[in-house]
Amino acid sequence: MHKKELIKKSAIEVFAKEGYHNTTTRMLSNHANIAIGTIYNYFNSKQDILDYIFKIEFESRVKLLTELKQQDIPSRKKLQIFLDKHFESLEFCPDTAAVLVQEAWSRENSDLESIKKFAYDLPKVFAEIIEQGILNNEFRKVSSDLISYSIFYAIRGVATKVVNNDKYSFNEAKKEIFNFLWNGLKNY
Amino acid sequence: MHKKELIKKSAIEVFAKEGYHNTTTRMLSNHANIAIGTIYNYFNSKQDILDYIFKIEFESRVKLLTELKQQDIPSRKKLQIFLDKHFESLEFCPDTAAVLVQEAWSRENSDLESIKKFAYDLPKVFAEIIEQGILNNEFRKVSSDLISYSIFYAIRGVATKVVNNDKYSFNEAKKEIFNFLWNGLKNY
Amino acid sequence: MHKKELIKKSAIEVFAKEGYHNTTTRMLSNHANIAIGTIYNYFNSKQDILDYIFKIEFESRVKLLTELKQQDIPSRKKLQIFLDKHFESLEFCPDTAAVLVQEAWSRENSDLESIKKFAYDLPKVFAEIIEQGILNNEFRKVSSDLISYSIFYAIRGVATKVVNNDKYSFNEAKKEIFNFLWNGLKNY
Amino acid sequence: MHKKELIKKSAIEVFAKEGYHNTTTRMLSNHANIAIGTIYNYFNSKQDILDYIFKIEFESRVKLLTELKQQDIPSRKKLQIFLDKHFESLEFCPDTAAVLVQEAWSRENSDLESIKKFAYDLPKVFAEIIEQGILNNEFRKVSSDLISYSIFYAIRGVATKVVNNDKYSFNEAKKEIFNFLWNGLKNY
DNA sequence: CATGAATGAGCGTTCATTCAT
DNA sequence: GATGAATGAACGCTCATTCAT
Repeated sequence: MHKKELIKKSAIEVFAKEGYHNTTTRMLSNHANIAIGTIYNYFNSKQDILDYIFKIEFESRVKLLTELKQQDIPSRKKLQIFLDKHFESLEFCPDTAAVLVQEAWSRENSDLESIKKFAYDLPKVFAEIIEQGILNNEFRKVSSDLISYSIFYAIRGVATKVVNNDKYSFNEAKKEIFNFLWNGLKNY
Repeated sequence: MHKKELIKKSAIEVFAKEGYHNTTTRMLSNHANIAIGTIYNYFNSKQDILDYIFKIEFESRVKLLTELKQQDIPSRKKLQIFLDKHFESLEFCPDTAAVLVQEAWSRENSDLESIKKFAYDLPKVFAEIIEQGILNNEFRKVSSDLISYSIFYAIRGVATKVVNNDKYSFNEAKKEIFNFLWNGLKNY
Repeated sequence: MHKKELIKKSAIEVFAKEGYHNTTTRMLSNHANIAIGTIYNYFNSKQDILDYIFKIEFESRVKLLTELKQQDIPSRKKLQIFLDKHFESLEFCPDTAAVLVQEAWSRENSDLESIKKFAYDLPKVFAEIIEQGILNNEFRKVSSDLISYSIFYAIRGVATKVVNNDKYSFNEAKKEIFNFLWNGLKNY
Repeated sequence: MHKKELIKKSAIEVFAKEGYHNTTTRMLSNHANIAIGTIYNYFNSKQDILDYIFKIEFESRVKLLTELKQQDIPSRKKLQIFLDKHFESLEFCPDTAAVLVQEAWSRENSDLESIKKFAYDLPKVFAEIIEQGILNNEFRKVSSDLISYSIFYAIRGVATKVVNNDKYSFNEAKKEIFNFLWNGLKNY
C-alpha cells in the first residue's frame, strides 16, 4: 500500500476510537508503525490528514449521488439506493463512518475546505435529486435544500443511534428511516 | 445580574462565535470584563461552564416536552407547538442555539453528563409523545425511538441551515420542516 | 480566646494534618470559622502565621534551656530534663510538634526569621549546656556546637519515628535516646 | 553526557540553590540550556526529576551499606567506612547532598516513592549492621531501628552544620561525629 | 473590626511541528 | 525518503492577597 494510504487508513482507526481532538501525532505514528516525521512527508499537518479523509469520502459519495441523479429510475428508488449504500458503508467501514459523523460537525474543524464541501455540497447534490422528484410529481413541492439538509441529518441521527446501540440492526433502521423519509416526501 | 449568570451569558456569546474548544479562559474573562480567577469562583472548570449551559437548557426543554406530553391535544398539535417553541428560541437566542448545536455533537464533550442528557434523554421524552400519537392512531406505527432521533437531528439540520444562511426565514423553515415531519409520521 | 491565638491554634491543627504548603488560606479560615480577611487583620501573610508559631515555641524552649543552664544540677540531669520536656510536649501537643518537625527544615520556609532562630539559636544554647558539662568533667571534650546539632537532629529522628509508628511508646523511645546520647557524651 | 543525566545534573544545581519548590520548570530549562519541552521528553513531571535523583542516590547508598553488612570486619570499622563515604560525597557533590538533605524532609515530597525508600529503607539496612554489632558484643543492646534513625539524623545534623558553616572541615566533623556515635554505641 | 468576592501573576504541562542526521 | 529529539507558544487553573462594603 502507498504510504499515504497507510497513514490515512491508520488515522481513521485511531480517530474513530479516540476522536480527532484526543489523537496526538505520536498516537498516529505508533499505530501506523512509522516515525512522526514520516507523516509530515505526506501531509502538511494533522488537520491535513482529516482533510484528506473527508476529501476522499466526499468524492466517492458525490460520485454516487451524481450517478444516481443521472439514472432514469423513480426518485423513490434513488432514495432507497442512497440509503442502501449509506448503511452498507456504515456496516462495513464503521471506523470511517464514525470519523465522518464525529468530526464533520465539530466547530474545531469547521474551516476545513473538504468538511465544508462534505457538509454543504453533498446535501446540495441531494437537493437536485429531490427537485427531480418534484418535477416528475413523485415528491411534494418541498423546499429542496432545506429538506435535503433535514434528510442528511435525520439519517445521521439514526446512524448514530444504531452505531451506539445494539438494539437495532442496520437493516431495520434502514427500513424505518426509508419509510419515514418517503412518507415525508411523497406526493399523494 | 448574578455574576454566575453574567459569566454564562458572556460565555455563550464567545462559544457561539469561536467554538468551545477555541475559546480560552482568558477570552472568557476579557469578554466578561472580569478576572480569570473570578470565573473559577463560580465554576470549577471551563468544561463546567458548558455543562451548566446545557443543564439549564436541558431543563427548560424537558419541562416543555413533559408538559406537552401531559396535555390533552392532538399529537399533530404537539409537534407544532414543539417546533414553534424551538424556532422561537433559535430566533431570539441564536447564540445559545449555536452553542447547543455545535457542542452537543462534539466527541470531545461527549463525557459531559449534561450533554449526554441533552442528546439522549430529550429524544427519549419526545419518543413518548410519538408513542401517544401511535396509540391514538394519529401516527403510523414507527419505531418511536429511532424516529424521535431522526426528528431531533432533522430539526437541527434545518436550524443549522437557517442560522448560517439568510435565504430562509425561521417561519418558512418551520413550516417546511413541520410538513415534512408530519407527513412522515401521519396515519392515512 | 484572643482572635490571634484562635487563628494560631487553628492553623497548627491544619498545618499538622496537611502540611504548611498544602494548606490554603481558605482552609485556615474554614477551620477557624472566620473570614479570610480576618486572618489578614492579625497577620501580614500566610507565612507570618508560621513565623508566629515558631516564635512562640522558640521562646518557650529557649526559656526552658536558659533556666536549665542556670540550675546547679549535674549535666546528665539537664539532658534528662530536656528530653523529658521534649517528649512531654510531643505527647501532649502532637500537632505543634508535627508542625515544628515538618516545617522547620523545609527550604521553602528557610528565610523565616523565627525558623532560623529555632534551627540555629536553640542548638547554640544547648551547646552552652554541653560546654558546662565538659568544664565540670562530666562530658568528654567534644565540639559542643557540632554535637549539639547532632543531638537535636538525633532527637528529631527518634521523634519522627515514634510519631509515625506505634511500635514504640514515648517513654521507651526517651530512655533509648537518653542512653545513646549520654553514652556518647559522658567522660569515663 | 546523556540528556537525561544532563537534566538531572543541572536540576541538582538549581534545586540545591533555590530549593525544589521554588524552582520552576522554566528555571530548569534555562539552566540546562534546553527547551521546557525537552525536560518532558525524559521525565514525566517536575516531581519525577526529584524522584529520579533520590532513586539514583538511594541505590548507590543501599549498595554501599549492603556490601558493608556482608564484610567480615569489626562493626566499628563499618561505622567508620560509612562515615568516610558519606562525608566524601558531601565534600565532592555538595549540591547533591544539599538536595537530599533539604528535600527528604519536606512534607510536600513525602509521597514520593523514592523519598520514602530513602528515608525509611536506608535506616533499616543500617539497623541490620547495628544488630550485627550487638550480636558480636561490640555494641550495647540498643533498639536498633530507633538508634539507626537517630544516627542518620545526627549525621544529617552535622552535615547541615558543616555545609552552612566554614568553621569546620569535613574531616574534623567526621572525627567528632564518629567518636560521638561510637561512644553512644560501644559495649564496655 | 469583619467580610469574602475579585484579582492576575505565574505555575506545570502539552503536543503539533521542525530539521539535522 | 525516514527518523524522532528538540522546540516553545499557549493552555487551564491556583491561591495569597486586597479592599469596598
